[in-house]
Amino acid sequence: MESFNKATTKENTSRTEQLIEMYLKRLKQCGFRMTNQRRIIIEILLKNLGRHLNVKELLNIAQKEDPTIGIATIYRTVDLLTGLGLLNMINLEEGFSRFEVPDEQMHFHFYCKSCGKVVHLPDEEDKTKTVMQWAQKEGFKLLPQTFELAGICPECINEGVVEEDFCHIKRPICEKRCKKHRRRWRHEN
Amino acid sequence: MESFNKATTKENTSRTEQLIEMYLKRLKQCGFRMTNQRRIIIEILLKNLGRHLNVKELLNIAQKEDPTIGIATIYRTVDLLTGLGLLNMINLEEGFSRFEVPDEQMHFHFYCKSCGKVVHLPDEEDKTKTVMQWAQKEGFKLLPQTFELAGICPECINEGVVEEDFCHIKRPICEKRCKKHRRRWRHEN
DNA sequence: TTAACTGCAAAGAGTTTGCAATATC
DNA sequence: GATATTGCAAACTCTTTGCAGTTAA
Repeated sequence: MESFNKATTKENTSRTEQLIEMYLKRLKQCGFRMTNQRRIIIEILLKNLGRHLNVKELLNIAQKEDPTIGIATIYRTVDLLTGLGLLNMINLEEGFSRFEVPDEQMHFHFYCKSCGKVVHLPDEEDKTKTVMQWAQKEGFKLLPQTFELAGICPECINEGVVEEDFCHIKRPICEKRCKKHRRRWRHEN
Repeated sequence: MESFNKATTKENTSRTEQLIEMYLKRLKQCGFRMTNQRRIIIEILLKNLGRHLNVKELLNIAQKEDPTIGIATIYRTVDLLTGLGLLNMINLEEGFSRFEVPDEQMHFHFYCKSCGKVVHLPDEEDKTKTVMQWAQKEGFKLLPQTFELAGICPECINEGVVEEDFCHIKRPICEKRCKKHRRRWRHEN
């Protein structure tokens, strides 16, 4: 319970509570039942707005509140919320999905391949307009989604990480190194 | 052999051959061995520039030339080529990866969630510049990559497909429908 | 009360890997 | 001849599903 309050400062608490209420109400409106498991998962998601949690992280946190909760419920709940447009699925080519509460229409994430951090780019409304224009010009209709830009963050650049570290392998020996790197971001347990 | 020549018009053949040579040479330069399997896979990739093949498709086509080729070899080869920067991995949230030969630095794909088609947006150089500026402004260094914009294509819009068809589910009964939809793009066999 | 929901365990799908056999340099 | 590479099968990871028991409305 402590652990997922970190991202919530005092002044944000009431806003968070409002959002939670809104989410629960929306579920009910749509004809779904309000179960304890769903409440727990929604609370975790809304109290960790800055983070991009994956299923195992959600499970670990949720089990602190209800140790009997199963991973299938996590999958079914994020599926449900995603289907209702209350959650965005994010893919960083890690071999699994992450999830984020959408607070505007679209998001632009920068994902550091070196340290794994994910940050939001600013001016997401402008960027959204730009991307929508790209699509409209060809007659396409964009669906709400997030965009992931992969690269190296300023901190890692400072530490001397360079593009070549990311698998522009030159010798057989490097093949193993690169594979190991690819797996670095896998779930831990 | 016939099947993967479709995308190659006559005037492109010599260019394709050149590219194949270039790829094989690059492998050798980097200290990797030139095996028959690798040659077959590289030829398939370069003779299907317009398509975005996945591992099973690669395997099926490759086995027409050498029925003994295994799926592990496909995985190891696309890993190798991706690591060398000779191939781009593409993720369309289908549950598996697709691959594309990079002909410039970055790509902008539009992926129709209704019919599954993938097309390239025009003016990729301009769009690349735009996206690089977004990153540079925050001090990030972008790595070469592709961007996937998901939506509905003009043809499907004409056929009456609308945004709501994509899982803004309203009732419990819809949950199953949406799940079925999500699985629609899985591998066939 | 009844239908939606859950947990469990098993199944599925994609991907990786250990190893003996093979092919390349 | 040394060793990088392959095919196979098994293992692994993430995700979905069938079902019996539980719970919300």
